[in-house]
Amino acid sequence: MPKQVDYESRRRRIAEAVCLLVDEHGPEAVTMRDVATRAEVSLGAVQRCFRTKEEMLLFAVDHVGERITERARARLAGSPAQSAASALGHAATEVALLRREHRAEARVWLAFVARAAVSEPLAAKLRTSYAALQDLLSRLIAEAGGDAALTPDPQREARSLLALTDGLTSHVLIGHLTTEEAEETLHTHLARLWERLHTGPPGNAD
Amino acid sequence: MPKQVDYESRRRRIAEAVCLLVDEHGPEAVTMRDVATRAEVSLGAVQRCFRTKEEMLLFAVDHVGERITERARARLAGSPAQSAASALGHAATEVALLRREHRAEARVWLAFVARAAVSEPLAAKLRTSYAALQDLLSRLIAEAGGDAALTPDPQREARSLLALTDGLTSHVLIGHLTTEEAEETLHTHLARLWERLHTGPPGNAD
DNA sequence: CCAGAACCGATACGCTTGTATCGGAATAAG
DNA sequence: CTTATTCCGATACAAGCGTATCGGTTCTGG
Repeated sequence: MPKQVDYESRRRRIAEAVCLLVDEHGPEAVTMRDVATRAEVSLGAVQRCFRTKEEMLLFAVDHVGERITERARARLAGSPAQSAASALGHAATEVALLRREHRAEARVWLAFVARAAVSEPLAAKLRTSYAALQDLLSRLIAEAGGDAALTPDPQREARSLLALTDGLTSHVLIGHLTTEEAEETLHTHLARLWERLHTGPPGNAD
Repeated sequence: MPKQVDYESRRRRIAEAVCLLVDEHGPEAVTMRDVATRAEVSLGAVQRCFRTKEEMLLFAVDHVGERITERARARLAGSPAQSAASALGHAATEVALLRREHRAEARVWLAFVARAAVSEPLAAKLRTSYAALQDLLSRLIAEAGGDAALTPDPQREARSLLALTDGLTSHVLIGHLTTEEAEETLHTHLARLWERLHTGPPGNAD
């Protein structure tokens, strides 16, 4: 038998290249040849990993989806003892992809979201990621609201929070908001949510 | 001299065709030939209206930008006597493009936003539209909060509201939320804003 | 009526794209 | 060492793209 290769790791490497290119020029400018060059493999190698371009893009999209969700989860596990409030704040900030080093990921995500509006297979992948994120936020909110069920529907709060972060992210990307404005808006929203979770008038901050 | 044509109206007609196609298959699938067919003109006619494809897309984007902003404004002017609260609600709902008949416009808008993340000229056009919308919302909020300056910074509230509507719109488009869920989330957000406007800002948390 | 200008649709062209194909290099088994 | 198999990179190919060009048509001004 011939030389053996690890297809799985190669797929991931190619997915990374796809993300770099999407970040730079948008998904419509991604060609198989450019991907091959960027991943430092031959065009043939890319073709052997993915039967078609669509397949490659689909793989790439849940590659980044997993990465984002995973990072948000890791952010929580990394500091377990902290208050639920700051945990929620950190998770939301992570999801919003506001930090400059995640700007690229944000662009990739937005590009795929837009494309998903006209591509059902892509939309399905994204729904999975969104469901995971919303679930994560929802659990955090429920946890933060004390063990009592007095909290105002964590699911709804999570929906609102997730939509806000997505909106803020895209507004930063096109330059309508600065990173600071977006962070401040997100922070304000969280503070009010926190306030609402603690029905008492005295605001005890974290 | 030869036959005269109204270039301006033709440009608009072509822009409409562009929107139809973007709605159906996304902007990367828009070709000059398809646009010509859809607009029921010849390819040559399209070329004579717009020197290049980029120019055509840019024209299309602020065509829809104007249409959305205009509709929001019209919604206000159309019912002037109503309370500021419902005016704000109507305007926000209009901006969110949640109604089914505006689904197409929403898809077009999202597609252009994504593209703007990697195209500065496009981003500039969109910033103009967003600035107009945010200004509109901001004025409405200020108005709704009574004449006093006790309202909690209309600009910030408008930012938050606009980001939320954008996020909700895209979540509906990819099927993560239903129209009803999005409407309810928006309504809740507005209700809380309204509440805050009347009780006065308790603890400004930021 | 007749020039001449402005517009029309069709066609041509060069280029890039996704995908298919193919001879050869590399490696494990005999 | 030979042989068979698996992977490699290069090249081939048809289709579709944006754009340029060009003769014909239609209308205005004299």
